[in-house]
Amino acid sequence: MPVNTAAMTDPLDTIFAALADPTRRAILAMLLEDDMAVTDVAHPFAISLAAISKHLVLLAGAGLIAQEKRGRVKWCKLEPDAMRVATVWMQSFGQFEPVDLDAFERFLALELADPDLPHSPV
Amino acid sequence: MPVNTAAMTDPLDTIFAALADPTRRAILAMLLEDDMAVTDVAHPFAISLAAISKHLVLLAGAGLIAQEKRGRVKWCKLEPDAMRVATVWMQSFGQFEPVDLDAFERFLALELADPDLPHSPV
DNA sequence: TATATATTCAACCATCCGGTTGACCATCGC
DNA sequence: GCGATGGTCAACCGGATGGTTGAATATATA
Repeated sequence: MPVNTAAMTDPLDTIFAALADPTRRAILAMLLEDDMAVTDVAHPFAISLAAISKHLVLLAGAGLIAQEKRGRVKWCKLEPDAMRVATVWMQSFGQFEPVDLDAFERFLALELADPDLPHSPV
Repeated sequence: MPVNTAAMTDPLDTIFAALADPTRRAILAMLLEDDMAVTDVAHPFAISLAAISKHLVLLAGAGLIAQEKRGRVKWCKLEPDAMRVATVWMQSFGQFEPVDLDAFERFLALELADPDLPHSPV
């Protein structure tokens, strides 16, 4: 059982916090279509490039995107694993019948440890 | 009554923001087991009752729980529809398979059969 | 009626968040 | 090398968030 000590923050904290902002959700939707450079991500929005850059850092911190710098251009691509973790957590609430949460946690641990799944260390 | 003004915030904003706090997620997990009064919700936590009350107001605002006052006791129950909205949004990304609840079922069955045995990845 | 219980309200505090602006690297093309 | 381009950094601002405490309100119970 992953006992959450006070020191470490649950990944779900940062994932859900990242998803709570409409700009960031819009960015994710854009990256769904294609990988993009930071400037291109910023283009449709009416806020500064610096603001977008911060949003992207936050998204990367949550593991929702990955950023790779090639030359002077930083490319952003969707990283669906983190979102998938959140989906799994949420779906345990989808049914009205009580769920064995301990078993669900063990199941999750197993799933996340599965080497077949694409997984990036955060 | 949900007047759709331009200033109105996306429901996903409040839903994800509500889910971003570990205390609130823990509360939701508790309510998954059973409906509870505010005081009982507060009991396992080390923070004040007023703080819990505010968390519950926020959860209700996001539509994640419903609160009904009977006598002097306010009962809280899970309202899974809001969470489903969020799940649907995430799955509209479609880059990952929806959560394999069937796999979870098999996991549970396996665990019931051999409660002490570690499971090998399928 | 008096008292205890359940919950919220109000004011306050520290911190975080989303945004700005201007300065600051790094890299590309010429 | 030089200027333009891509992106971050740092300081700042206003507002939201999560917490506290103490008073207030409403309902049970003795």
